[in-house]
Amino acid sequence: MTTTERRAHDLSFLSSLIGAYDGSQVEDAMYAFWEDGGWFRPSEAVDEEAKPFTVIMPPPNVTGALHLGHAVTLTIEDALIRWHRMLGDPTLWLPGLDHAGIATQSVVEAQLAREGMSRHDLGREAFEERVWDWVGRTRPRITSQARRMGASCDWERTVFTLDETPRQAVRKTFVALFNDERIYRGARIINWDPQMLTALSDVEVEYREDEGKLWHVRYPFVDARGNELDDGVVIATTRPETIPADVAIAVHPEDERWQPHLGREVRLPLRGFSRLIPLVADEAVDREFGTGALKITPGHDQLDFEIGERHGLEPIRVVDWDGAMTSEAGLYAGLDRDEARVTVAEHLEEDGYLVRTEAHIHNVGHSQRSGVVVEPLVSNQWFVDTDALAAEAARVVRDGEVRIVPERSTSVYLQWMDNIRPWCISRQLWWGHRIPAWYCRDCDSGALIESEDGEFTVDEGSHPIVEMQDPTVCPRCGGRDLVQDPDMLDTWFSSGLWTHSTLGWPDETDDLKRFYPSSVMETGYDILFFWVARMMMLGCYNMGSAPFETVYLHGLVRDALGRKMSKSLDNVIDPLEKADQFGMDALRFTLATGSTPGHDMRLTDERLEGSRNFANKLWNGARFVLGEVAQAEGAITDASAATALEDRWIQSRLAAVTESVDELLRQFQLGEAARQIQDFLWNELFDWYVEASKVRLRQGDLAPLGVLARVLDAGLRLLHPWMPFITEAIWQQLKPYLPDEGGCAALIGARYPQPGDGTRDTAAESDFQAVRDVVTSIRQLRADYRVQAGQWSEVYVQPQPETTQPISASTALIEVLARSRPLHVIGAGDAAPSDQVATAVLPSAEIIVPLGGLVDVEQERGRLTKDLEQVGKRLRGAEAKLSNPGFRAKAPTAVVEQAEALAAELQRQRTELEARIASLG
RNA sequence: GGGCGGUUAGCUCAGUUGGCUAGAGCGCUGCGUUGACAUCGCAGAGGUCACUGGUUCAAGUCCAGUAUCGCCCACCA
Repeated sequence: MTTTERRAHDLSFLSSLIGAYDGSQVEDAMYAFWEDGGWFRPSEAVDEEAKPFTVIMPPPNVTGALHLGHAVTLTIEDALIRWHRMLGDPTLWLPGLDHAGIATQSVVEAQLAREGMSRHDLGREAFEERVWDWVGRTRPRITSQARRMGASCDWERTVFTLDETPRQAVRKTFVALFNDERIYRGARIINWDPQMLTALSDVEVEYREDEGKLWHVRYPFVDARGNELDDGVVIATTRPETIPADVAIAVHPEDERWQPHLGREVRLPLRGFSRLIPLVADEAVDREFGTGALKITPGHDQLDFEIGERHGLEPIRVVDWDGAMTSEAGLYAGLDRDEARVTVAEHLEEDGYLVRTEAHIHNVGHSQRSGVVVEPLVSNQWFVDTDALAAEAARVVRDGEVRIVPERSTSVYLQWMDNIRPWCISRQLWWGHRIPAWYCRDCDSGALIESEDGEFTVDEGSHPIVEMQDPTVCPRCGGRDLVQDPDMLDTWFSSGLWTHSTLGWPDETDDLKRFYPSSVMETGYDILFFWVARMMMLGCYNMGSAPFETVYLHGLVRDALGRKMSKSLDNVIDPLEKADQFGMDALRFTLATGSTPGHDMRLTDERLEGSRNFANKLWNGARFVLGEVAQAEGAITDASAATALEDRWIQSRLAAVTESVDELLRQFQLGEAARQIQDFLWNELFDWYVEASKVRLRQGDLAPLGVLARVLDAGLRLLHPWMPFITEAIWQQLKPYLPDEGGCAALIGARYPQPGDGTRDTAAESDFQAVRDVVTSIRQLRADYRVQAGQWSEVYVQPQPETTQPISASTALIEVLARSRPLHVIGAGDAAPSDQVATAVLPSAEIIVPLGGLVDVEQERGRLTKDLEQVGKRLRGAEAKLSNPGFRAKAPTAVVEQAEALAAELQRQRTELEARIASLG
């Protein structure tokens, strides 16, 4: 049967599935069932006043494929969304796609390169068409992959960052910031990627430690006639190739070594240069480093640029856009910057200016995208003055208007915001949002530098025209020969508008009014600065309020060895491959329970297997329940009518878990919540209640059926946000047996269990615990003495007064679960066999198992002595605590009473154990 | 140079207002084909909670410091 055939939503095939759970047989059908049912749309009928729960999905790259980062985001967001949908909140999860400027362009350029072409061979328009073509072909992949994950987002609202509305949003934001004088064009030192041939922002530069060299170079003083003297200033540099761009030597103003020489000049010690540069004083120089003298190269260093500005020194550019040396580099012109470094160093050495060379490990900036070493260059670019934007973005976090989970990330965020620098937003790319600025060929003729292929760059002194409508006339001269700025905007500029451009802004749409700000922004901590920070700044700026209430940052998924996944290590795990192997629910469960917020996790097959096994356990446990209720043909009584101890116990446990899960989810502790649900279903429902229920069911007592149905129903509801496919598949089978058919057509829309339904019964919990202890103890004794599993044992149980009733009432249960028949529940004074018996002393009872010849007196003595030691140790601890005068005086009464009761109980056990040991002779 | 995180069973990790014997999964040992499940069941072994000091009646949990691993930020050439 194919997916399309199942779209009629005949889910009857589910009942034919047997044995081991196989997610691939149900996942597609379940997704189609939900989507066709319209479950992913926010329900329009609900109370318009109700506060909606909104998540705007981080848009994956249109040309990308689903990786584990997406998988984590989708898992967490889907769980949150499904939970809120089941709470009955109006729920919107809005998906989208990002054009990913540099990333996408570089992929297409790589394709062109394989065809022996560059984008310049195609020209701007044809290149853009080519990218659109590629985007059109790859776009469906990522969305279909998100569907496979089970993402219950509203696909009808999908937004692409290059759609008309986001374009308008970009335009409006740019114009507003420009008019506010928060966007400007100017020559500044920027990070240049010589491979991608574009400017980068500071955050797009990754600093890595490289092994380099530190060249100590002497810049000679000259006499009045310009003749070199023997002494000079020795500086240390890692970049001798930039010596031709040196404009000064700087020392610290209070450094007495250099004070006598301030104002003197030194000569560039390089072949073909006779330039003299001054010795200046600047506080930015570190006296401790090297000789305390620093060569100043404002054209190729951020710090030097700032020092140069303070001293009125003009930058010189010796490294060109492509990384080769410019004509300013004299005889080194044309060499690659790396070659020039080697050559310059050789010449310095030959000419006697190289004092020494040492190995030096230092941080070198690499382009995040291309990986090449970034070249700091002075260039005319567009910038956002972020000071005021960042101040507001920091304030809303400081004032608690936005909460960051985990909380410690708050300080990272604030630290960054408080030290922000202007944001370079122009990129020399052809793919993305074009900068909405125009120039007049008449007014700006001096600033527009045209190249042969019709492209041009904009130099200083231009007069950009920035308006909401494309201008046709120059406001200065009335000229009509206008050209648009050639550059594109940083992708993160449009991504920064994502929180409101997806909802229709700049139009005042209903969606915008209803869903802004969103409830949770969930993403990896690695894009806190790239994305979250920008959304905060631009959201506050455009909307006047923070764009979301909570930022939830998840950690990175690492491989089994804890390494970051990378193509070069060849350790990349494909989430879909793992889903094929273990089932999508298992993958989701593993990712959700793998770590706590903000912490990295390791993904291993062992953990995936564990989750798969859980899915299988659930499937088979449910098959048992379904089989029993089907057999009863509707003779299911209400769960509240079942009043046996185990009935009350499991329902109380359900209430307890429900309460805990609710609390955890409200604190964004998704992983812990899922773990507790798993624990409840496996270790309590399936291991104990189901086994207990069989005892009565086999006797024809159908009372447990109502409880099984109710608890399974609630368990499926609780688990659904994490394991949507299997829970829905089972629930569809269970639904006909539920009162009122469960109140809904599908689990995805059913009500989430809520705390406080009155079924909590702590007495039942402790009573059943006593029964469990008896069962476990008998099993333990039997195992210790190697009683054959199939053989029944006669057992005497002598309960404590307070547990007599529950244990007596549960004899049939204990018999079956512990293979104990006949089972004698005897009173405190009643005689029990004392010869050839194995015994155990429990808080709730004593267990006596006559085992005939199996019992070894020495073994029994050893066992009981070990127990006695344990009890004695604990008793000493309890007594020490109680004899501490401060404890009784200061600890809460309840804690003191508890300790007293424990001490009394341990004393009783000790006495009993001593008697047992004595009776062994 | 700053900031943050990890250090808990052989392995991977939970443990969020300090309070009974610190938990789970995997792995390990023994037993087991009882009609939901061997992707399972039952029982068991296994931990000085990195270290030192402090606060407290009470510390894995709070404070200070140390060690070690890792991450982020920063203009030491």
